[in-house]
Amino acid sequence: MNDSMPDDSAPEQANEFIEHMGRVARADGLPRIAGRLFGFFILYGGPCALGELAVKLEVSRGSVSTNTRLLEQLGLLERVSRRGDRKDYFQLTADPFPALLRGIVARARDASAGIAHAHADLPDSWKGAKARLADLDAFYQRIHKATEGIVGSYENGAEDHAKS
Amino acid sequence: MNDSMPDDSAPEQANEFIEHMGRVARADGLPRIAGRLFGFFILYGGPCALGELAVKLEVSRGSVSTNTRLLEQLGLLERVSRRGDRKDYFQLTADPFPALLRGIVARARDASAGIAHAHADLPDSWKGAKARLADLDAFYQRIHKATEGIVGSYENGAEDHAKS
DNA sequence: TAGTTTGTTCAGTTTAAACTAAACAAAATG
DNA sequence: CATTTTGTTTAGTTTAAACTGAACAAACTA
Repeated sequence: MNDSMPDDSAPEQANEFIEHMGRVARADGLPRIAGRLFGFFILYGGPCALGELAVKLEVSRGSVSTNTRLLEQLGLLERVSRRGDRKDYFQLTADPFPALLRGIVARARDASAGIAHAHADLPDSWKGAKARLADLDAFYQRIHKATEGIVGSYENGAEDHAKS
Repeated sequence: MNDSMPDDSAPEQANEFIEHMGRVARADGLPRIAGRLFGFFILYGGPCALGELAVKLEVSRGSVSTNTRLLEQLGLLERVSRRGDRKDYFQLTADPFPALLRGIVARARDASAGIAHAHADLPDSWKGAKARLADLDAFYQRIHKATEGIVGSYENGAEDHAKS
């Protein structure tokens, strides 16, 4: 790794943080190992090879393989190679944070879509139901807009992420 | 129930919507039955007794009991009684929507807190790590602020929930 | 060529949580 | 009092998903 441990004197807080990110991932519908991997890279920067990740996080190489692929697809990690070295190295992408929100954005959009679908399908005789569905749809659309706005500000604003 | 099915001609779309809300709940870290219950009340309004809910949703009375209690604690449902009737009836609270967001708000707050904790604990020698932790913390704080803002607008604005 | 070192895949195990069903308690009725 | 009707609790089952470990494939080395 390039950005190696500055000290080696703080694996305690470091592990605590890595576990924290594992729990955050769980709460977000992602595998615990994916969150721990992300936490590891937040701390140590990388690049780091697959085999080393398995050792450091004490998980199987199979799990590292599937979860690095997942984080790669989400846009949090990217794979880099070095000439004369067969190993795959991983590192954080340039702007990994908005990818963390994509799940929430997508869930809000899907929720809204299903609700709007029900609203459109029900006959007008379902008066109260349609009113409540419209309110619920508006609510999820607000979540969608708000979270998508944050993603957008990271993608456009490139670097400076002020309040909005 | 007061707000009974207007027609009986649309259980198909109705069930589809109820199942949709079950999936939305799952994606949000809530039990599927909790989401189906909420969907049922969006459609039929209520009040509806516990036993009837178990029959209509085809789940055990135990599950209805635990999940109505959950939704009650979250502020989505409230329990009402009728004189001369021993049954518990449930109905949507006056403004149930913001409760749907409280989970996201809390998760963002917890994520930020753990990250800030790590940032404070690590020695300054972890230069790159602390910079990344600060960015990550700022990111989760933005999510927290944005979602909390939506909750607040529902709680204060009482009825008119414009763009912001 | 055989032997290493790498990443991937997948069958099987483990784990965590939802869900059920049965026992229970409380409140009514006859 | 026994019986019925309600809601709750909890032990146990079911289910879904994560995770492992071993087999495999691909690319290199001696």
